[in-house]
This record gives sequence, C-alpha cells and structure tokens, in this order.
Amino acid sequence: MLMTNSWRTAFPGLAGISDDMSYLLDKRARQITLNKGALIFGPGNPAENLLLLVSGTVRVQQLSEAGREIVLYRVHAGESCVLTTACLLAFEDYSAEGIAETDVDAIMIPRDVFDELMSISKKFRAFVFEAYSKRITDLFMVIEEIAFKRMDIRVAQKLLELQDGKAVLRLTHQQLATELGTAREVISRQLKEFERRGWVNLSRGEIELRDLAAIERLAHAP
Amino acid sequence: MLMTNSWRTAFPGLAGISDDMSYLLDKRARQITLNKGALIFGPGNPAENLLLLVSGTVRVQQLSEAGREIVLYRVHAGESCVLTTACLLAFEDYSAEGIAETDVDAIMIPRDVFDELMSISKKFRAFVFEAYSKRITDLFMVIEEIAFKRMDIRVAQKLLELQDGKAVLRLTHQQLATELGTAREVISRQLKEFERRGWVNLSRGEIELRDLAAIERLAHAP
DNA sequence: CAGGCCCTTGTGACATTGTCACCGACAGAC
DNA sequence: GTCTGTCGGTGACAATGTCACAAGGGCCTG
Repeated sequence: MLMTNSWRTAFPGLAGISDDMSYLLDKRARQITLNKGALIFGPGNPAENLLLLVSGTVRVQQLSEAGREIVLYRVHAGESCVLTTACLLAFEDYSAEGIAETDVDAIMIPRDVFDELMSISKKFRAFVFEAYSKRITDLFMVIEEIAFKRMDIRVAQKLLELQDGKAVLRLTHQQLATELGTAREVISRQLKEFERRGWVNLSRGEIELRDLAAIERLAHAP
Repeated sequence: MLMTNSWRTAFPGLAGISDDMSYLLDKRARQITLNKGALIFGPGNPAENLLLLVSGTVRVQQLSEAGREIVLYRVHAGESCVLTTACLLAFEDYSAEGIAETDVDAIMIPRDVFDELMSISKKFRAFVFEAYSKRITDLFMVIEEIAFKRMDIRVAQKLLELQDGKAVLRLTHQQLATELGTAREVISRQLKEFERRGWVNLSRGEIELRDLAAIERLAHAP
C-alpha cells in the first residue's frame, strides 16, 4: 500500500485499518489548515465534518449570556473533535464553541464518509467511542471541579496544566479566569496571595513560577 | 412481521428497522426489571450492556471525595443509557453512578450486539448519536448552571422541573441539595425565603408550591 | 517627546454562597 | 410513654462573586 497520506501515522487509533477504509479516507478526506484563532464550530456556525487533528490544539469553551466563559476541554494532535459531529444532530440552543488555539492541521471527514466508516470498520467505531468517552469524562471532571473544589487549588492545578515545561506563563488574569469559569478579580487575588508566599512573580501579561513544589502541594491537596 | 417484542414501540428512534436488526434484537436482547434504588453502573461496578429504558427513570449523579453529590441528568423511558457503553472504554477514575429512581423495565443489549447493530443499521447509528448529543448538551447545561447561575434561580427551576403537575413535592432539603450540587443549609435558607414570600409552604419532607407564577418568574429571570 | 487610549492589574465594599457547630422538632420503633 | 435517627433552623464565619473605580503599562499618533 502506498502511503499517499502519511498523516495517518498520527492516529494510533486508526493503525492497521482495512483496505476499504483506507480507500475511503484517501479518496474523500481532505487535509486542511486553520489559522490560530479560527472559529471551528459555534453558535450559528455548525460544522458538517468530523475533524482529526494532525497538529495544533483546539479549545472548546462555553459562553454564558452574561458574557462569562469557561474552558471545557482541549483537543490535541492525534485526537478527534467528535462533538462537532454529535452536535449537528440533536441540539437546540447550543452555546459551546471550538477555537483553534494554535495554527492547526486537520483532516476533514465529510458526514457521509463518517457514517460509512462507522458501518464498515470496527476499529473506527472503537476509535470514535473512545474519543467520546474521553470527552465525557473530561466534562465530568469539569463539573466536579467547579462544584466541589476550592478556587486556590483549581488555580494551582491550572498553572501546572498550562505550564508546559516553561517557568514563565504568558497569559493574563482574565484568560486564567476564563479557563476556570470565574471572575478576573478572584484570580488576581489568588495570584497576589501566591506572590506573597513567594510561589510566583507577577508582571503584566505573565506569571513566573518560582516554587513549583509548593504549587504542586496545593494542587494535590484534599 | 410478528411483534414478539412490543417494547420496541416505546422507541420512536428505532421505528422501521431492518429485518437483520429485528432478528438480532429478538434473538439477543433481554428484557429485565430493576428495583427502585438499584445501582445500574458505578465505580467498581462497570456495566457490560447498552440499556434501553422501557419504563421508569434512571438518575445519573456524580460523587465527590468529600461526600457531596450532584445530579447530572436523568434517563427517561424511551431513551438509552449510552454512557454505560461509552464509559467502559476510556476511563480511569470514573466516579459517576446510575441509579434506578423508580422500578425500571429495560432492554439489555450485549456489547457485541451493540457493535453489530452499529455496523449494519444506519438508523441505529443515528439513534445512538442522538442519545449522545442529548447527554452532552445536558452536561453543558449543568456546567452553565453551576458556573453562572444564581442559586435562588436554580432552586426555582428545579422545583418546577420536579413538580410534575402536583402541587406538593415530596422531597427533603438534602435531596434538593444533591440535585443542585450544593449544601443542605443553602437550600434550607432559599426555601425559607420562598416561604416568607408566600411562594411555598414547608413541612417535614415536603414542599407545597403555592404561587407557581412567582416561582416561574424567578426561574426565568436573567 | 507629549498626549491619548486601551488593556491589564489592584483594591475596597458589599452580596452571595459554602462550611461548621449545634440545637430542637418530628416520626417511627419499642 | 421513651429512645433514636432523620430532618430542618440558625448564627458565625470563610470563601467566592460582583461592582465601582483607580492606577499604571504599552503603544500609537501627532
């Protein structure tokens, strides 16, 4: 088999697929590029395709009427953006949106091909259901955090999650507030407290992590 | 075609299914009865079947380590409990549980039959994805409510939701707190306030709704 | 460089919600 | 009747959310 489409190596869940499936993907799937900041799906902008992310990340967030936001989860390279498909089907007032957080390379699978693949490939079915399960458990975790966890702990966790090896995070208090679904003032106060304790250094638009161990201790506190 | 299994009339989403599918369902699906209070799935008790509810309702709720709970959604007659399937696949520390809220009649579809049906029937696929979408939008709504709505509004909404035509609700403050993922004292105070305004009458284990119009006004407030 | 503008952060005052401790009232078992 | 466990009420305080407003940074423009 010729590897006309090397992108598939990015998806372990699709390894060892059948010839039928391979044929369909080669023939009907399209590779696309989205610029950072592009709206992938959202209110009034329904998507008609399943997206497989080859590179980049997509942020999915919820908007409230009052203008506040909360980040629900992120889709990373090698994962699929299944909700775009699901959400075509059965919803009324759907208020979540997906945004390209970086430049994104993705594979677009049209709806009818998606359905065909679900029919012919057990492997593809497993791939899709695994993706769904992942998203749903993500949502469960978000609910648990909002409903039951203290804010200082959540801030510490989010700092670690977004840190990505670097000591300096480039993001504003408002962005952090959106991540956690709270108000900017709340974040400012928590960070100020962290600074008083010597855990971080704050400056305009960035947060320097100075005592990772302490932040981790708080993040894992009961 | 003989209607050996009249339960199927309870599922509009499965109307007009193919003979193949009909055969599989008749042969491999089992009708079961669960008593009120039965644990259908939960931590340490994974389900191996897709459930279709013929009658009764299932309550799905999340537990926190601290012992608090929140109701995520309910599955009603004619709907499927898809998450039991999804959640077999891809999760580690899964903490939600499904509980029979009434006596329940259900159809149990084994995993391999579920997979077979997904393969052969476009109709069944649509049915399943619609169920998923419904659940996911339910979860989105829960997140929106917890994160952004005032508690008095949420209490009013929940009273209306649980009312079901009757003027008297039989439930404790603690049960209402679990519905909303908050503490019992918070509910007690909100209800006392409603009582002061003449909207409800409170007595041990029950809440009498006296001014539905006022409650509805609050429930639909910004 | 000065001035203006927008974005970001800091802060106090207050409202709402969550937590803790404790008590009394009620209903069913005996 | 008493005993016992559940249910509800309440005050005090902590944590979080909301509102109003001020101060400073960075960038553009004249």
